[in-house]
Amino acid sequence: MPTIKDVAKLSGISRSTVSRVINNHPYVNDEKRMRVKQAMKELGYVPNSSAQRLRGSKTKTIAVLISRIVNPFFSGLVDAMDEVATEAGFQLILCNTRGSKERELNYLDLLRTKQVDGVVLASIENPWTTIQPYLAYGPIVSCNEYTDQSDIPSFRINHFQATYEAVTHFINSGYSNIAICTGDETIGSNLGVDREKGYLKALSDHHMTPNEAWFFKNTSSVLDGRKVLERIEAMSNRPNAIYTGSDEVAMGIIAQSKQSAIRVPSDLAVIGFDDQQLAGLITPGLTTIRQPILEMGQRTMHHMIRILTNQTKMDGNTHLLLSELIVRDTS
Amino acid sequence: MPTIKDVAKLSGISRSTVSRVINNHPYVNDEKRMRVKQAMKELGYVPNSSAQRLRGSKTKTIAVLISRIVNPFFSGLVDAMDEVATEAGFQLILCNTRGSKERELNYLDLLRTKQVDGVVLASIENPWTTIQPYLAYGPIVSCNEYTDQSDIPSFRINHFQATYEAVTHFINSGYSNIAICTGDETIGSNLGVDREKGYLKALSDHHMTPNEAWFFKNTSSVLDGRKVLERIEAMSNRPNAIYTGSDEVAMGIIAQSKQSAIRVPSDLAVIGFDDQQLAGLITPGLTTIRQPILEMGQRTMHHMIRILTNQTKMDGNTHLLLSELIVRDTS
DNA sequence: TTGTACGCGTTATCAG
DNA sequence: CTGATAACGCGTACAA
Repeated sequence: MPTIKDVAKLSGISRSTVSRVINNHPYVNDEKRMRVKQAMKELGYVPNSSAQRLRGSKTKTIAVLISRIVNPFFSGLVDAMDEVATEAGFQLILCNTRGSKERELNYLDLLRTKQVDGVVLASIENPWTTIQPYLAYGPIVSCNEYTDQSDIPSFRINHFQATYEAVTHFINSGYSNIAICTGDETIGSNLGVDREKGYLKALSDHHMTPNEAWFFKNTSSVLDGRKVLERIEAMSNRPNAIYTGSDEVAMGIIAQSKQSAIRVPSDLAVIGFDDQQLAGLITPGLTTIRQPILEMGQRTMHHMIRILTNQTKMDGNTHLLLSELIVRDTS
Repeated sequence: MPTIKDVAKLSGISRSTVSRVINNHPYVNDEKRMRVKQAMKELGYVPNSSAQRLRGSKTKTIAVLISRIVNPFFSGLVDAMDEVATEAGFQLILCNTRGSKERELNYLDLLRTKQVDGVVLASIENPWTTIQPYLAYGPIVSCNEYTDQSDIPSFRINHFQATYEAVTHFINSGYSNIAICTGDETIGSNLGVDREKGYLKALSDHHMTPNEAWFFKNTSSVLDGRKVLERIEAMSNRPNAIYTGSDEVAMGIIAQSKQSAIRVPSDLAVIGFDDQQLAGLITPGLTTIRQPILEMGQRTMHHMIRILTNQTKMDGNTHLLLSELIVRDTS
């Protein structure tokens, strides 16, 4: 590989000036600039990014932490972020934590070891007290997830309100026995808590009391959904509506219902979460809560880049985006 | 940030020995090793990767080129690769080419500028003659896609054969008027060509002749599928089976059929491609060709890492994996 | 077994 | 406007 030295030699001009040409500095004689460019082309010169990083301590790289890329919610988010980052000349390192605290910390170490300029947290596994110290090494922005004590920018919808609206929709549609599925309990996350509160508030606002037997915990996959339906089938006192908090779980319930006596939505109404593509494709069409994934990803990455380019500073602001209840056939 | 110098100073030991400890060299006095480790812990020292890269010209980073991360096929592939790479201590840079030749070349430049040690091509936009020169800068391995002239390792299924089997399945099931959808025509890709050949071979082997009107080109999305069904509906001479080459297109066809007089599968049998999760969830269940995505991703990344760690050398071998026709209700 | 000294490729500083 | 030089942090030949 040719280096800046080779270019200097070939063009008969000093390294410094070559460097200036590379970085588009003013105050370079036009004729020399030409000679340098010519030499660069001739040698197929390209700056060594490791050296640039070492020298300038900027990597033009951002780490995006998600729990699992195969989840359409996350891949959509990453897609949106990638577009904005690429546009601004940044690279993305994919950090699949797979729900592991340890992996999350390993990825946060990318910030400490100067391998990335910033970190976007789209999932959070560790308690904030564990993550907070990493702020000393660079900016961290969160998206979707958040924690109470956090002092970082955050972009997300209001899960409490979204759930409240969904459950209220059930109630207004005449359903009175409403069950809820909650996802995996994660230490660092508040989303599940918010949703549960929204559910309970909607019930109490309409003078209903929750039924402990209708709380299905740790449900997040299609298979979990299938199991939920089986458990409901075995009950004597069955719910007639269920807030699943996940399109996958909702799909599992619907798929399983076709092998059972329970009919969706006549015996059991269902509301999912995310409005994944399949929600509108299946029969019956799945009523679900749509998150503005594209906007969330774009705005998060945009904000991160503004921080990295010193156009704005870190703060603890929460940026709330709007969710939308998409009513189809299952409710 | 503390450097190796600080560790040396604190422990009263030379930089070289500290470096030896970091890199687990033999010939280091146990007592000193301890002292160094102690000092590292005390200072929270962590090696600066940019310096390591500059010095050693290894980045421990691999670029994965795909066309779009939101495609479940690609996110599954990336997930599998990520697992293997992480395990081996490598990072993945996500390269969403979005079907752009220019972006693909920009990403290949990561290899030239020493920002990554190797490149995995899971999608190919440019002709091989354009890509080939990059081999001078580091190893390139392909996965799923391939090109005739290529001299790089490749992991994929046999698309000709998979299609041949699917179409033969149609024929053996009594369908005689078989249509085909082909994806976006990409310059660097042979998959579409292979599939079309498989389709034609299956027909001719059973003394059938293709009908030009039943070739639906450039179809790759759910929406494209919907349009295909509309076009079929408008035909006087309709096919009674269709090979879609894509679960998305198949889903579009099925969804649209519910708003038309055409019934799936009685009026129109459908076969998809990939066996995405939704294929088994919808009604009717989608017959589709399953690719071993997990295995493909794992083996590709495993091979790349073996090359990067000098356990094996670059070659032009093709590693064929087995696909499987999953017969459900639509055929 | 340990330390000295050099170089990896860039860029910023400073003197001219 | 330009060039010499130092410095970024690390690894390793070489000498001891």
